[in-house]
Amino acid sequence: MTQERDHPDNVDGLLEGTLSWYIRSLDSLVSRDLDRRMARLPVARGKGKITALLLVDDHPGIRPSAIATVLMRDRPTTGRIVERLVEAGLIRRQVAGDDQRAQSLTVTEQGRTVAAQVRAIIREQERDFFAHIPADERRQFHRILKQSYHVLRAGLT
Amino acid sequence: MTQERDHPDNVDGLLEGTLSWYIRSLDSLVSRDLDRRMARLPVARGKGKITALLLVDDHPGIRPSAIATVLMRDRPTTGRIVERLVEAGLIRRQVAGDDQRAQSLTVTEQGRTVAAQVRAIIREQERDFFAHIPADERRQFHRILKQSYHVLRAGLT
DNA sequence: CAAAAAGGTTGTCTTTTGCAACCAATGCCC
DNA sequence: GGGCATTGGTTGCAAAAGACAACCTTTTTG
Repeated sequence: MTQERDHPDNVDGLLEGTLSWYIRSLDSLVSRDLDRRMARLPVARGKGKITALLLVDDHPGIRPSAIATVLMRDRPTTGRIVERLVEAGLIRRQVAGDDQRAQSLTVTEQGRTVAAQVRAIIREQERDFFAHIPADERRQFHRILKQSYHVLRAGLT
Repeated sequence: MTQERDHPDNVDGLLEGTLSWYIRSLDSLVSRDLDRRMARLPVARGKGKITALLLVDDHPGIRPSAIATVLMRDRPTTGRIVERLVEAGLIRRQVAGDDQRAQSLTVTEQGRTVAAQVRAIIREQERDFFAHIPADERRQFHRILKQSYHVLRAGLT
């Protein structure tokens, strides 16, 4: 049987059908779509920027190093993300009151507005993307994802 | 309650607790771990390389453009991945018999060996990483991932 | 009080990826 | 059959992300 001529639709079961492969592919699909949806916003082209903005919005006074931990990026990288958010006028950077070397990040008015838009888009995407999954399965899917994340994160040490 | 001072452990439920966020983070964790495990192999540092090698191994005679489709990368990018695999002596690149402009890729002996090792590592990772999920849940998790992948891929058009 | 550690910044380098342009072969269609 | 669009691959930028090392400042520790 010579089924190799066109591209393999039947990737499943062969070997790429591993959890890690699907996770990777799904991430790619989700990220591209999100980029497209965010195109008009001043946080476009930013995997890190989006998360950082939302984190600052949710945790006023958060420090860059904390963001770095969540993003799993090093400090220089995170610092540059913060830098761009400040330049874009979305967040404010002040010296932390209790620690002169640290910074306290807060959203600006515009930042709050954009954050709200970002959230809306994310929820919209979530609705569109996973509409095909029944509610109860989606809940379980979410639960397993969350749990895996925490278990694996913890395992890093 | 002012739980903002140190870094947010309780990311869940706040806002990053979206499917897309967990998928992204999980991908990051899985990829890093895989890189670490593959470090000794000649396909290290390659998200694309690994998949490409396995595809060639599974589909002897496959063409680069078919690999590009699976990888969701453009042809130049894929071409370079193939190039590196050829340089590494893992795959062979010949002119396709039925189409003079196309290429027919096959694994070398070494390629077959490495592919087997890669598969072993992937299965090992899968075992380690998702050991905390009960078998039946894991099966469902897998199913939903697979289904989502196909639905979203199809939606690209 | 000295040394170590923590928070950020700057500089640099590598890797990855995409886009545009190009060549060669194939297919279409009149 | 001959011209024209298409397909498969390659090459050449160019941009972006990310990592690592080195550095300065402040805080903590012993």
